[in-house]
Amino acid sequence: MPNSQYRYLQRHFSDLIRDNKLKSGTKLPSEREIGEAFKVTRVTVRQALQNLEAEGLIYRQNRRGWFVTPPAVVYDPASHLSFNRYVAEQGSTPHTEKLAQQVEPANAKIAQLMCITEGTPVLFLHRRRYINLRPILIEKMYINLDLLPGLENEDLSQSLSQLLQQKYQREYRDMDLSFKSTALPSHAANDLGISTGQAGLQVERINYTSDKKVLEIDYEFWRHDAVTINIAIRD
Amino acid sequence: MPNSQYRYLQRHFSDLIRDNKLKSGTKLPSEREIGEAFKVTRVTVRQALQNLEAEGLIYRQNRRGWFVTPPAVVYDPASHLSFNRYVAEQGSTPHTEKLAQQVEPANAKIAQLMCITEGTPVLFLHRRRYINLRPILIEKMYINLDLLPGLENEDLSQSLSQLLQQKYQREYRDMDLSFKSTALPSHAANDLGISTGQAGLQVERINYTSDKKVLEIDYEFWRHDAVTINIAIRD
DNA sequence: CAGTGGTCTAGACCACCAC
DNA sequence: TGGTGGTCTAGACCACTGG
Repeated sequence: MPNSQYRYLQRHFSDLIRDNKLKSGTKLPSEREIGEAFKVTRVTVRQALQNLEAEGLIYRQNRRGWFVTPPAVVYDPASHLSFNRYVAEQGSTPHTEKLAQQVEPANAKIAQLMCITEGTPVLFLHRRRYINLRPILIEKMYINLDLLPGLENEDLSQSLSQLLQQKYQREYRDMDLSFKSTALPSHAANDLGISTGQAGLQVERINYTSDKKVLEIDYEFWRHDAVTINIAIRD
Repeated sequence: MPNSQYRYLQRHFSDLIRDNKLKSGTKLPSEREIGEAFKVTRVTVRQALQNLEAEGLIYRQNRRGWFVTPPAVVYDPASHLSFNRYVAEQGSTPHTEKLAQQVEPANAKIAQLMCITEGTPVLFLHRRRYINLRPILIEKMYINLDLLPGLENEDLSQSLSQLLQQKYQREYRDMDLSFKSTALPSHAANDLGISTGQAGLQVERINYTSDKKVLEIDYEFWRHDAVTINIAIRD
């Protein structure tokens, strides 16, 4: 039953990648070339490629081709290290790009979570993060300006955790986390330059101060193939 | 650009489901019927259905058809509640089925994680868990028999956390968690009765006793559309 | 048994990318 | 401009499900 042609193809490339005969970042031959080589139609080739994409072994760049996925980064949201530190420690190069920034009135949901009155100004921050020049994460954050006055005038493409520590003597401490494995919403897929409907990992995070006030609410949209989440629970 | 026919179909069903005009568990019309109704081929219909599946709105049963996905369960691995309690508290009916059970010598990896010598007997347990009769989770667990002698003679389709508490006066405490959003490996997909290559959430968990010994190592394979993970981090 | 989804063929046109 | 992936047609046969 699992002896279809696309499974054969899938296995073929999966073996090549695992044996490192196709290295991270390499471009695969075009769908038509693969089809000719294996005497199957493009439909069949694409079925195999899409499954490999779901496994996280390859990914596509819109109309440019298919590429071998680089290793995933290990991310521990509960550690107090910044994204930049993580990625660097794992031997890759991080980069952060600010896409938008705006002081805006808190909507009902944010206000309720932050325990502030609706309409209080909060800082909205929209960033894209890269590993080795590959965009892998979209962040949309709502930051409590009552606790961090003047933050909107800082350079917000740098590490927020460092900024909080150095300028405000604040640290990330308690947090509520939520994870969901699902297709990325179209806004996030567009920002990442991938086609809508691709699998992703959505993370919601509420950061609290040591006196239990809400510092920041994050919505993160990760490429599913770019991250493994690790958390240590210690009572 | 996002105005293709399959996106139109996708939107159509997505709206029906969100407006609850197609209720949880309902079977969709057959692919051929949908194709006729919208004057498109089955290829196009399937593209739309596969995207809806990636979004977690619908799921398939092998050669039986497409169905509207029921709401996801919220799961907190760090809470000390059992799976059964969770699911019941969220208004659904849990069920656990033991697929295999075996006392076997620890392999190198398990032995290292458990800090025992390779070949020491450990209890391997393989279970399938259901919500409202829908299989949503495969567990493969390795349990430290040094800490839980005689466990292999208990009924292992019941809640392990209750068993540990009542018979051994042990509780789950510290744990290391790892999450990865990726296609389910074929063994898990088969056990869940879904086609290989479907998206899923893989969880690895190492449970420690209060004196920091490894009680149990779990590998969990969830349907991606069946669960949202929530965790509270408190320093 | 009829009907379903699973797999596959052999084409086609389009939008976009790199050269 | 030639080649890429993205979308789509109009069929086909198969394996399996359900009555």
